[in-house]
Amino acid sequence: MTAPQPNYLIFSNEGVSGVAWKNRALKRSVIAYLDVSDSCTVMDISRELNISVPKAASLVSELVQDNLIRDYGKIDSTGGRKANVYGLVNDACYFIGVDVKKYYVNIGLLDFKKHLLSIRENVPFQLENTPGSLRALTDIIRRFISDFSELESRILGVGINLSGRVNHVTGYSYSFFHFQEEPLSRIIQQEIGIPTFLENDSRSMAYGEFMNGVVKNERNVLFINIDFGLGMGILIDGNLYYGKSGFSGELGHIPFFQNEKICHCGKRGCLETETSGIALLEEIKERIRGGSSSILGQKNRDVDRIRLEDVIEAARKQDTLVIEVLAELGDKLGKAIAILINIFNPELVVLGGKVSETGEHIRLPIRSALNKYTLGLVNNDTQLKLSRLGERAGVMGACLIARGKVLSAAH
Amino acid sequence: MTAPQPNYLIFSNEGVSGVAWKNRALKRSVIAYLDVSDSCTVMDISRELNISVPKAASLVSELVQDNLIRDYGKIDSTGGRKANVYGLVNDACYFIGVDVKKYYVNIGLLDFKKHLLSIRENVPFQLENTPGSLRALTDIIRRFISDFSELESRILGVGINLSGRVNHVTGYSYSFFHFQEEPLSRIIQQEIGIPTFLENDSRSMAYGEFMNGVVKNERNVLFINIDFGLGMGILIDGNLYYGKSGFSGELGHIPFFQNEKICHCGKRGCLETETSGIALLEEIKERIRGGSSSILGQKNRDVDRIRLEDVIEAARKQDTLVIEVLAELGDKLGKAIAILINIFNPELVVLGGKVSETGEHIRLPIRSALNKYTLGLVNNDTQLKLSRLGERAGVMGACLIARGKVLSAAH
DNA sequence: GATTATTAATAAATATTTTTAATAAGTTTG
DNA sequence: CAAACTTATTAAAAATATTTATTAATAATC
Repeated sequence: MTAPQPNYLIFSNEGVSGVAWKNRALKRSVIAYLDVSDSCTVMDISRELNISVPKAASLVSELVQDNLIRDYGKIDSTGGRKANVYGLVNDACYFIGVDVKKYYVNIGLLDFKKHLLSIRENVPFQLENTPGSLRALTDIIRRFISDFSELESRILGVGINLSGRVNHVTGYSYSFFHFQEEPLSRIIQQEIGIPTFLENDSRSMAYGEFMNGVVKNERNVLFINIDFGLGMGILIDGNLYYGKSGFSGELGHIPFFQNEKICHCGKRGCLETETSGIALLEEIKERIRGGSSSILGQKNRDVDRIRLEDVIEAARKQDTLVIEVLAELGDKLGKAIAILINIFNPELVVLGGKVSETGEHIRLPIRSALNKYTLGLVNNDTQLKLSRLGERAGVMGACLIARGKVLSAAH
Repeated sequence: MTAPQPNYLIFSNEGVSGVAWKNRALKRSVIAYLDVSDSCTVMDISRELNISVPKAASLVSELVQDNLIRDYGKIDSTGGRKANVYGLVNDACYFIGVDVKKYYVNIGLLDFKKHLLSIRENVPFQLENTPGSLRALTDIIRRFISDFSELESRILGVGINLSGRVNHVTGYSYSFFHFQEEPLSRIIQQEIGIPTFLENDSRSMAYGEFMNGVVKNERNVLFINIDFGLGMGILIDGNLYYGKSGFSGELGHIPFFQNEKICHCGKRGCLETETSGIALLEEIKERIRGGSSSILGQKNRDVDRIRLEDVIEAARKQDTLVIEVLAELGDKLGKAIAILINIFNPELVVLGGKVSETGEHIRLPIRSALNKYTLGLVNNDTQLKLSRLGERAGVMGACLIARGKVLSAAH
């Protein structure tokens, strides 16, 4: 006997109205509630959704029938008859997340209970603005899906992270693969046959870290993505903030310095020109050429071939030059984050992206800059933490964004 | 025969559950819908709230009985039988807004349909951190209420704006009147006998401008309050953004300059030290002392006694010195707003506060700074407008915040 | 260890809501 | 200008949800 197939209809409102519509909405609310509370009783649902106990019981029994939730036994007593607790069925459905980087792709599979079941990292790929590159990407995704053919019918969504400007509602990407009328998300969806959602990489990482990372109960969170460039994801009251066209969080290109460095965006004095992975790498190279001693200078005779990964590695090995440059970078970035804290009064700022893998070497200079540049009352509200998911935040976020869109029936 | 008294019970959830609770929630939804759509038919409500037509009809008829909404006749034909349209009853209830400034108070009365029925401006008052000052404030409010004694039972809320740090949830003010254990809002509420809500002045003005001012359909809006100090109100998806403790929008104290001016907050280089009413006034005085010619220098022999109002007035009279200083101020402030635009990607930035009364003299320099410092794609999304309500934004916002809190039953 | 108190789940009765159908009041068209 | 078509409102029937009462299960108490 095979397991019953879950009833995915509740994740759509098509062709229903009246009582059927309400029931679907209620069922989605139950699942949304289980999403944050992990497990609950019939009475919890009745209280939370303001419906009667019999109604809650009937919803629960239908959801069990639908194979979306399951009876997980009795709850620890509360002083009377023990209640049955219900939770999501982990293999009810799956979601795929694709984190597209410049030279490789990370891709993973998430189950209904938000566990990352499988992840494939560093799949070779060249991100270029060409149809060929796009085809290579869809091939990678298709190949990954084909490894889980027995689950394929239960993969309900694919989330894809792209750097640059992305409009998650329309599905357009403006920085990459923008060579057709149709939105990119629809093109890819046609290729792979699964509903597809696009997201900006920093926002996606922020969401991953929020839903399944270092964030606990904080609802207003800034995620600073210090990678090759500098990006930011903003969580407001637990939701990603997009702005008018989905271009929010362009931290890298705020006018911040009086310097003469021309940013690749065309402007001058962008924050990114001095506080990003590229800026870090260039500064290190510059100083090594200028004669500063570093384990990087010794190993690699050809300074030009030092990569950002090498710099991160050197920081881990306590290389004095890298630590020194990171301290300077951290002070500048800290001043920028001080601005953000004054504006957002967030509960938490998370440092993510490649450069954040240097850990306390980057966190501490930022922390002390915050003390220097923000008001006590506001600063005391704000924690500064390192990403917990690290490189995996992207895949996790992409999966979770797809999951969130499908489950909220908002597409 | 007197008009029936409205049924205010729907604005509270006390002591109700089950079907009564749901009905109150639905009725509040109907009113919330009428709040934005101004008028609607039974069918509109049925569609909007996903309830059946008979149910919508029964809610409407009860709300009419409650004297909260009224039948406003037939709608223009849509090709069949004409529908009855319903709208709010303007005199169903009232709200008071109090805008507390340093040397005076503005106070006004708003009706259910968001019309400012009465406003009393420039009521003399000294904002000091003393019990006496607080008593003077409650006296002003009480006196204002007593002028509307016939409406008193229908005044459902009082909103009060204070500058500085205010927590709207707890009702604590940290910058003023912070000399007792109890939250300030409760103290005042006990004095005047009407539910009272506290808000930060810039946020309140932002809300006023959003609900009843220059904002049309934009949902992500920044309101820049250029007064003596520099504040900001943030609207995200149509809601005020507060941050963790309600300290968001501290634009005045972001670290922005390399200058040596010590801000009253104790830090150095705050944006406010060069781009606020006080900074403007000081700069003008400085230049007049240095020999710059201006109608201000001619009229007032005693440079020290020039007030900000005089400077604004001079700008209106096309005084070259003031216009020049405003242009410089606008360039700096524009650079700061460019940062905000990169971060928020808002649909609209509204300039308010005293200095904004100089109109295009301040708007244009900011506009051109935005073109200089932001990316085209992001900048094109954002409109820059002058406040429509001007000085009245504060009172309007305070009224509307009280109204919003009461109507949403969230207190 | 039986009794009492407490909480959960279920069943029956009641109330409410939705559906479906019918009627009313318009517009458009031949 | 009447017939056909729309749309709104009301009425009656059917479906659904809530209330209330009952039963079940467990913990605390005596």
